[in-house]
Amino acid sequence: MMRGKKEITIYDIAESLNLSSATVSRGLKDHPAIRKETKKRILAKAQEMGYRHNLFASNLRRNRTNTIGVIVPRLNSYFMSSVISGMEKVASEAGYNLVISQSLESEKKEIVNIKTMFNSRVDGLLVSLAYDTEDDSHFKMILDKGIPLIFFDRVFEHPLCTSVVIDNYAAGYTMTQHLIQQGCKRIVHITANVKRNVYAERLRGYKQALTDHGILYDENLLFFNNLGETACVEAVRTILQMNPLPDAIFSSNDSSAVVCIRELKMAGIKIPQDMAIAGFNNEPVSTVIEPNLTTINYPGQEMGEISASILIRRLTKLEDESLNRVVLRHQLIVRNSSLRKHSNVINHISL
Amino acid sequence: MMRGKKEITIYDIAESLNLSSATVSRGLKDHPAIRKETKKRILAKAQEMGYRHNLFASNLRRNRTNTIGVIVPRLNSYFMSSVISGMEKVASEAGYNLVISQSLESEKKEIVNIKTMFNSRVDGLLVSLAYDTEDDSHFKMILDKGIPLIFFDRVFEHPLCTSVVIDNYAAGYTMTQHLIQQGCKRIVHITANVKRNVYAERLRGYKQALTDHGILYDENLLFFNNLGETACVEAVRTILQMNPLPDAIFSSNDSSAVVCIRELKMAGIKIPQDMAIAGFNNEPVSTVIEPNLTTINYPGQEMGEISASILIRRLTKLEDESLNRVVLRHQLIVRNSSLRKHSNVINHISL
DNA sequence: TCTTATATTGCAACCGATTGCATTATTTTT
DNA sequence: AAAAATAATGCAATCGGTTGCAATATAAGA
Repeated sequence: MMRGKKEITIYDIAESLNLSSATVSRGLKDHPAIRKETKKRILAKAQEMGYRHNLFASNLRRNRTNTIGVIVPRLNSYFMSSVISGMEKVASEAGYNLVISQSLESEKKEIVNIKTMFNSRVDGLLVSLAYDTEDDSHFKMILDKGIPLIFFDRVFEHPLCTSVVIDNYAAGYTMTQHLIQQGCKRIVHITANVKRNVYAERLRGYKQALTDHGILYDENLLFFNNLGETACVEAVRTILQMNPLPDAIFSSNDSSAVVCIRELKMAGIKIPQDMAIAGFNNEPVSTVIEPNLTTINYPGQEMGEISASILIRRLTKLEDESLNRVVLRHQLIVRNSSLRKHSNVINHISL
Repeated sequence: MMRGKKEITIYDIAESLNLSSATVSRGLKDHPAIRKETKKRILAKAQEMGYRHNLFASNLRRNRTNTIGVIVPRLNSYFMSSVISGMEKVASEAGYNLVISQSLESEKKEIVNIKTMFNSRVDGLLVSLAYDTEDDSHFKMILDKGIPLIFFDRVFEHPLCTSVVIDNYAAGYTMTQHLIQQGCKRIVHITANVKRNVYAERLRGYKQALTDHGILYDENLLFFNNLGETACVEAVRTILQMNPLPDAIFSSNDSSAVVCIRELKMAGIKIPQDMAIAGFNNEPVSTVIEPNLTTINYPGQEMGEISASILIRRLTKLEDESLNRVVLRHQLIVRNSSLRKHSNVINHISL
């Protein structure tokens, strides 16, 4: 039975080679002051004895973990998974590990996650806020301890934190403008908690585009919900009872837009002729739904890579504390769900 | 400037309360031998001084991490995200943390991940294999050290490991039988690396169902690929040149089935009249595609919960080493992509 | 009041790697 | 060959909780 064998330590190696633990420690990490020949012996013996590095002892002594905490609302989107891939790539190249957890859109869970990360002494944090997070008090302890904190996508603006985002205002503006150029005049906007920058900004862009094109902004065309299935079914029901009927829906993510399309089609509404639909995020489902969904492409992988590398640069004291905000490119992707005038396409990218 | 303040330790608390570090340590974790009143003072002081528990010191001393490693192929599916939620729920209730990483379907990455987990001393591991993992040699070091290892979904059968799976054979059989009962006789099966149990078993079920219903098994109707978009487009192209045309496709996951539907529709094939389509996993996209996709429902959340709780039971020495295999329920979900005979439905669940 | 039992708290040795500084080999220089 | 410089290695304290056992305090029983 091999299970539960005693762990081999550097002391065991040291003893069996007649060296000191210090030499073994240095040898194992390729310290320049150790003779090449000695290193080789140490490595060989370590291998032979089945030594494994003890991160706790090491972390305890060095007082750092080489671990980055990541807190996201959910993992189950193509977008988030891309973000995480990007982070993992950059982090592992720099010798950092990732600890990932989901807040499941709940502030309470987010707080618990933060505490856990805090206690497990992550060197830095990458956070995208939960849907219902009200304030940033739970981040205070993080910042007070001087732990670098980077927000991405759903962010708090904070003087000590860098935010990595897209220009949601511009995206909201562009999308609304596109719908207007397709001849739409009564454009519904379905969005979520405007405490979240992403929604607030898109909404601001929506309003401004209306104004700039001489369309009166109508509060009744605004829906605030959690973008879940039930809520969107409900919203569509309300929309269908409007008179006159709206001629477009701009929803703040793809899955909600997909629900709208489904419900509208079931009600006999033709898309995009009767109603144009637009989403946000360019999830794979947007090319599955019929008609294919017009949306905004979001650079997930890149967002992950950039967030992680900014954090790591902070950690390695190449300090760019000044860096307060990084804005990534986004793209309007016009597909059939909004295409009413083939002449008028601003920017058609097929993906 | 508050940043980088010195960390408060139990010694600091002890000193300021005129107690021993032992008492503080016990007080902080609610040890019964400490007076209530004393505990209160300790907690209050800890709070006041901004103490945070040092997991490294603790782990180092106790020689366990209360951390469970999770390695999955990818995070970006509804299924996997449900699995992880389930695991997180059970784990956090039992006081364990999760360290999650993706192999991105590559054995090489899987090996690296295993090594990282190994070195970070996870107490146990939950693994679903990568697409191209050839052998289980990289798990040897884990098992040799007596670290409990649970496989879920994509598993290796191993005497020391518990597997948590569904009955893929039965599912493959049921699905094929369903297609046969819909009048299909030339049923294509698109699947992936049969080194993975899930694919091998489904294939076995497919073959057996054919045999049992007196249909000759035809090798040409079998496609092995990575279930990616390109590969499936390719497969459909080949299928379309067959004469006679197959009358059904049973693909081993939903996203590949969705690609097939799209391509077939583009080629003017009517679904399900000309060709019935079935997928696997019951991803949300299966209710978006038109026609809605017949599929097998897979209990993701439950699989996660069960895997985690089995692992934790092992860790807490309620040892059920005997437990070698847990099989969860699955369900055939019949939707329009395969529904050619409305009279003949075995099991129709609308979700 | 004096024992005996029970409740609280303290002592001190861990856990395993790291690292500044001292010490001992080895080379190089003079 | 002796001195000086450089290369290798060792010493020992340190990181911060944890825990078996001993010691002290308080309460209950005789």
